[in-house]
Amino acid sequence: MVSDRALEVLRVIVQDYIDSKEPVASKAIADRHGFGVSAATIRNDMALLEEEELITAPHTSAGRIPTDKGYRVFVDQLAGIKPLTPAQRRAIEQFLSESADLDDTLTRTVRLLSQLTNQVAILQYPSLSVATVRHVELLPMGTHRVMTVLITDGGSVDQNIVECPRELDEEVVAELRAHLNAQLVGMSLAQVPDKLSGLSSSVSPQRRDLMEAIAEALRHAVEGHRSDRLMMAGAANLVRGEHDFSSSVYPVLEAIEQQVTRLKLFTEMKWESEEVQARIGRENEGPFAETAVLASAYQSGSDHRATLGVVGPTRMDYSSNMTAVRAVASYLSRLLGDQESERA
Amino acid sequence: MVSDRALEVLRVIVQDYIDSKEPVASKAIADRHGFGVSAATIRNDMALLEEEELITAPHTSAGRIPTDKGYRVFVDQLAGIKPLTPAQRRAIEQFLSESADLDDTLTRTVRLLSQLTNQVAILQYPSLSVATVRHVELLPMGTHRVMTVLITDGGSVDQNIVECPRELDEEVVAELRAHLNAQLVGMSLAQVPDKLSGLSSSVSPQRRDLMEAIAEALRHAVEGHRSDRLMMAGAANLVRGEHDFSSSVYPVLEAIEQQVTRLKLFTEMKWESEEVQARIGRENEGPFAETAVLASAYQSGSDHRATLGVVGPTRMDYSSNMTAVRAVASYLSRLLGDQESERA
DNA sequence: ATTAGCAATCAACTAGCCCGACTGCCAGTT
DNA sequence: AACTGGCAGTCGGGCTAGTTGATTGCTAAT
Repeated sequence: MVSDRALEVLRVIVQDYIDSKEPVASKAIADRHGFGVSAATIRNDMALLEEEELITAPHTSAGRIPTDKGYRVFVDQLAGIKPLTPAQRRAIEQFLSESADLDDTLTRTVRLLSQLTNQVAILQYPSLSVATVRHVELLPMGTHRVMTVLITDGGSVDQNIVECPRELDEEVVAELRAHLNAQLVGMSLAQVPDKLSGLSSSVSPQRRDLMEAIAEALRHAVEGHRSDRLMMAGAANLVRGEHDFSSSVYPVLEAIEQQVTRLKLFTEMKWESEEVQARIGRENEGPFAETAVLASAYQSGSDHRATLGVVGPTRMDYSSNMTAVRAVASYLSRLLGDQESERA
Repeated sequence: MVSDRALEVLRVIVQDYIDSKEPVASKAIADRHGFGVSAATIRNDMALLEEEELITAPHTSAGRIPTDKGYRVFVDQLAGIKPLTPAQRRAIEQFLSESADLDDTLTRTVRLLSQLTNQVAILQYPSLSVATVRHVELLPMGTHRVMTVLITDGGSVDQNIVECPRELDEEVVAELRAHLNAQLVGMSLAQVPDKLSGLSSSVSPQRRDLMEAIAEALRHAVEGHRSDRLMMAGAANLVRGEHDFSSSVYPVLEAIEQQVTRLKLFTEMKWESEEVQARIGRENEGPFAETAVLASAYQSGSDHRATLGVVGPTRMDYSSNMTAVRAVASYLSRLLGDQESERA
């Protein structure tokens, strides 16, 4: 059984290792932290911790470093909460308050997060399948094309260009526009494809082909919404200093860029709580097995949530990074929630 | 004066160095390439080249590596054109043909370029200040907000949410919408801000404050267009292998992400020609002084051009990368040009 | 103009050595 | 039973010296 003091020892090992990158020795612990016991006693505790596989020695006559399991215990039981510094708080508020549209907000958010944590930040686009249709616009372009614009209440917009089988006139377009808006506005995006299928039969036969083409474009727009892309910022942080880690970095960056990631990385976390989730080392799959992932859900719409977080070396400052992730997630939720509610 | 053979020697030095990363020795040249002269002769030529500062020796008893100036000569005079492989050609066509809207096209393009070259690819958003206004839409959202949507003929759309000073009714909105469209449609984005200034005085005084708020939002949208952002792909490539280079990589990645870049990196190149421009080593500013930048303009609209290219170590495969950059730029031009012309 | 040959240079590698940082353990102390 | 001091053992890392091998520069001969 690990004593309380042993856990304290684990804490200081994690903390010291995080900012020194050096294995932590018993003497250093006894000296620098006021344990009131001798190095030998610390050593005994360390022997215990090692037995529990919470720490390990890289070689015989060296200090100890935490194992994945050790970090886990640290995160679950020992990590205190570091409140944000006022400067950070200000940065968050300022950074996000200036944003214009949804895309801009997200871009700023992910950059902000990477700056606060000095890690690679990842943000999952809100899956907008629960967003609702605010407006559909049809704009003739020349005589054989029409641009469809789908506007959702989340403030995002998609457009497509449709080839028209026949010559257009404004009257027909206006009629279809009215028809589409009557049918689709207020509907959740998830329902749109189904509704569209029924729609083409409700117009007069000679317009059916056009209607069908437009419906196809709209389906495409909805589809684009559903697939939750990732955005990333702070890739530079992966390379900073730490040359040991940066050698294993290539596959990580690659994976993020290729977005192979999206399923595995966030999905498997349980999002019941508001809390920040951590996955450390081997708890992650594939190339991320040497990294730690901190993630939190954010409220991306009235009843839907998406994920944001950071990826970094297992030796990272969990306390402040988890605080940062949580803070950013909650600010973003509020920001999006505000828009949501004020719009209602 | 450098003899023809000396230039040949420079060529093989560049080529060998590019794929071996090792300084190239006189003996290796004499052996592997059929020069028909002895190593000693090659050495004499190398002495010449060194005098001209086209190559340099990292230390006394080592082979030679090209200097920036050497690469320059190689690029300008010696680099043959490597045609694309059929596989690459196919990749380009397939990759780009599938794209849906403008944003998607650009994303795909920049990724494609990074994959073809194995370098970091950068693409400047088309500066749409020469695009024209296709349509302005106003959508009431609740009683005190209205969403403005600005649609350009380039197929891009921006929206903003405007706080209304007073209660809205649909009639007023409809009137303003008609007014705005009458005034703005067909106008180039560059002209819009000026036009907007005059506009608020042309509506009845009790609507002026609302009009002003909307005008502000539209200015903002135009502004967002003007500032040509950058997109990047393939950051992972900067880290791949080459540990000497990757230490100088942090500031480069950082600069790209912060987009400090945009002015310096591309702007100063001369875009009279269709050709790919190269800037090698010290020819670049700041953190890019140890990199090579290959860039080419692409036609982003009927009479406007933007830039795309790659950033990598000076020791890169100029022949194939320049080919790739040119090919991608020209495919993209064609793609955008097609849309343009078909829309007219 | 080219070549062969030779001396000179120097990074990279190896081996050996010592130092010092730790740990592990044990016997003694509180 | 918990703690401590002390001491032996281990091992990485840094230092030095010596060796090797690659490569050039130069010179004299062809």
